[in-house]
Amino acid sequence: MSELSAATGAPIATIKYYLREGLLAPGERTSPNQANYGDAHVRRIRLVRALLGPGGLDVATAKDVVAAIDSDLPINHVFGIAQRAASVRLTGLGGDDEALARVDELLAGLRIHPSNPGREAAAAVIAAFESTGQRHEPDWYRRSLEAALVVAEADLDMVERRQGRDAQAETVVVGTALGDALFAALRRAAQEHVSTLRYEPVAPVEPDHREHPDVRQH
Amino acid sequence: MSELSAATGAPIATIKYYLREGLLAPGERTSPNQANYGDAHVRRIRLVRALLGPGGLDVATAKDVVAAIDSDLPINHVFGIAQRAASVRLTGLGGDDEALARVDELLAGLRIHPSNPGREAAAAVIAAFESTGQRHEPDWYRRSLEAALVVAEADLDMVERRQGRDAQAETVVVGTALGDALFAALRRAAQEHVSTLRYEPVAPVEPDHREHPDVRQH
DNA sequence: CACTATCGATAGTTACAGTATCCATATGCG
DNA sequence: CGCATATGGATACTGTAACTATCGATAGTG
Repeated sequence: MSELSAATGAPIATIKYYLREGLLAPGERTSPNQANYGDAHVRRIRLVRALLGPGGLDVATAKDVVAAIDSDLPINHVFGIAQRAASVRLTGLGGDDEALARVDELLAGLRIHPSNPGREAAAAVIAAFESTGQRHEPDWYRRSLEAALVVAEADLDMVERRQGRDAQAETVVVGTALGDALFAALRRAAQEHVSTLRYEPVAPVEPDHREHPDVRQH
Repeated sequence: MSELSAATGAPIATIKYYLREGLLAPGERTSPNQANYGDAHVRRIRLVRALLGPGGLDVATAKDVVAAIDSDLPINHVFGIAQRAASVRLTGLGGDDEALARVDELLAGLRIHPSNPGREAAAAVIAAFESTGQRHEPDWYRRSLEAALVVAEADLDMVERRQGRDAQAETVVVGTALGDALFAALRRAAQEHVSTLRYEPVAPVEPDHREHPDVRQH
């Protein structure tokens, strides 16, 4: 077990905790107080740490998600579970009916089922947004959706590159959990880029050889 | 104060807590144990609740952000503070140098400063992603960045529609905090849509009049 | 003038994700 | 052979974060 800890960087007490919580399968027993762990355990711990850390899932949700990987559910079911897991933080906040109606209008033309977790989550976010006194922003919503469709294509393409259900399931899970965080990070970079282009459009003479752009922000 | 509570839905004890934590300015005193609150207080409480709820900020970060609104800092500084606030959950996880190099390669050509919070956050996410045994996915990263540029334009357009620094500052803050959650939600919907189109491409005869599409997932 | 509400301070609660301690065993090295 | 070290499992504890509840003194209200 200390090897597991060394290989993953997770403290032993934490590994025991994951075992207890069912996030990690028990090792192969060799005696009442001895077990062997293999490469699969190392990878699973790294997966769990990615889900709990950057992925932002809680332990109970992460458990559902790893259980889905290990199950024999078809890949689209695994996808649904991963989607719900990634939406947990926003479900149950309940956007009002008006916000739901706006969302349905926005999503008209898309082939989604009303139970899609994004629908309710989007309603909750829009309700919160407009409750702060912000105007209704259909243009912002619509363009966000256009971009979401682009990344959704990229998400599915990535999964299709994997061979076999198990590899696909793992990619679905980690891609869904980490994809949001990745996009948010890239959005930060893109915002600064676009802002700089708009407000400090000093066209570099040699676009590919320029030094650091001007310091902005802070 | 009970009016404040009634108008916002926040319990009185919670409003007192926000006051204590500096998330909310004290009311205008009329006597040692009486104060008047106005519409600004109601809107500020709704803003705080949006930041702490769907926005996912912690109290300390939300405090910085509302302080930025109330300051006289120029709007691009407020933007920087909001960006950092939205990135808090991913900063300090430290992606390794290799991941940082990948991110820099990905962001080459963008006019951003190395201190942009998205840069480090993206490195942390990519490091976590690849640590789980997932392959390096330049295509996925690149297409996510393309989409991020699209929403970044939409973000700035939305801010430009506002008149005056204060209105812009509030839109910057709430848009940055809630934008990530909104996009994540729309991505859930877009994923199901794209998946359905690819794997159940039953072309509807009347695209605008169809009933519920087939139930997928779960 | 009794009653309810308010302010501010302080203390308590809940949920979550670990972290630490104990114990009985089991290797494995000297 | 025998003891130091590590293991698995159970249980208890810690720390953080975001509230939530109670209290005492005071102050408008009917």
